[in-house]
Amino acid sequence: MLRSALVSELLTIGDISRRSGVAASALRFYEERGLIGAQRAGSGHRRYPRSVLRRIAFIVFAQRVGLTLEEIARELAKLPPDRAPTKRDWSRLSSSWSARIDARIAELERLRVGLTGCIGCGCLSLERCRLANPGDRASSLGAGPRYWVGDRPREA
Amino acid sequence: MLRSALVSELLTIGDISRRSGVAASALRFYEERGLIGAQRAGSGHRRYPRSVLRRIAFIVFAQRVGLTLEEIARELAKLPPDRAPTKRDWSRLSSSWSARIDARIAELERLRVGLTGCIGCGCLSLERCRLANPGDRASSLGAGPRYWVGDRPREA
DNA sequence: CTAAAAGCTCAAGTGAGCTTGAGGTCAAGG
DNA sequence: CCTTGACCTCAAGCTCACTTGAGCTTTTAG
Repeated sequence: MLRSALVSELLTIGDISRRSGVAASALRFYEERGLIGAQRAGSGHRRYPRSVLRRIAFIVFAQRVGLTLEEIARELAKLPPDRAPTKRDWSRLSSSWSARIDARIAELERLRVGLTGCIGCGCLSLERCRLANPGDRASSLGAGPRYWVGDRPREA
Repeated sequence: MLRSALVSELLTIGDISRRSGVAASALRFYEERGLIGAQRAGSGHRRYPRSVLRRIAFIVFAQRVGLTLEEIARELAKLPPDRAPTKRDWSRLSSSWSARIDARIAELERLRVGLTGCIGCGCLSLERCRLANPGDRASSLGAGPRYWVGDRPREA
């Protein structure tokens, strides 16, 4: 506590892990994938500025929204590299989530309507009854055969 | 067309694949996992009754709702083994989805509210700001570190 | 009758997102 | 000073939901 807080404002990977709830191994993995960065102490140990916590928050929330790590990395790359991101910077990034969230909510509502109606009654002629998600082919929520629910087979 | 339709009402794996949009390899996989069954022709080829299509529909929709194949298998095991499932049987199964769907929609709405507000402003003190999904620890939607968003680390 | 299409099994591979383990270094408390 | 815990790298392993490929048999259209 005293240590990290006083010595130069930098946090260890353990500190970050405890404060974020994200495992140290995951943090190293995110670094490898370019989602977060780290300074190094002379010893080679990672040192993080406090601001990385906000970045990690973004990552975790974006995952809940349904973005892959690659997509999240692309989003994070849009942040200004020279200065600390402002509230507006973060807002701009996450504004694109809204559409995705809306689409996903709409799908879930279609599913709820469809499940008793459509599966129960036998009208489920599978080519026609596309309850789910006709547009959002990158939604990436829920694995499984996606062709049926709106996606096209890749390369075909 | 003539073939399958007239010869005993049974469909081949190719028929089922085309009608459901689920790849034959996936159908074999589902069989291996006990989600669907198949009769066999003398040759060893799979033969499906039409009713399997409804079962497959259930599987695909359940996946979109966020259930794993194992959970889906457990659900399907609740269907009566002796007779063809009725509309009511299907409804009973999928009624449990509603709670899940509601929880997920609620989470997505919290996320939408939270993303600009919480990430942007810096209030995101990660232990306290649990926007996401406080109850539904089995939600299994979206990968990633789930402790932060409500799940506990396993065995701890 | 024959060639092509469709099916079969079984083993191995894929990709996303991490975790675990081996083998070693570094730092902080007693 | 020394032990203990935190950290390091790198490679391998894991889960989920499938797909792919090899090698072989069966079915069907011409």
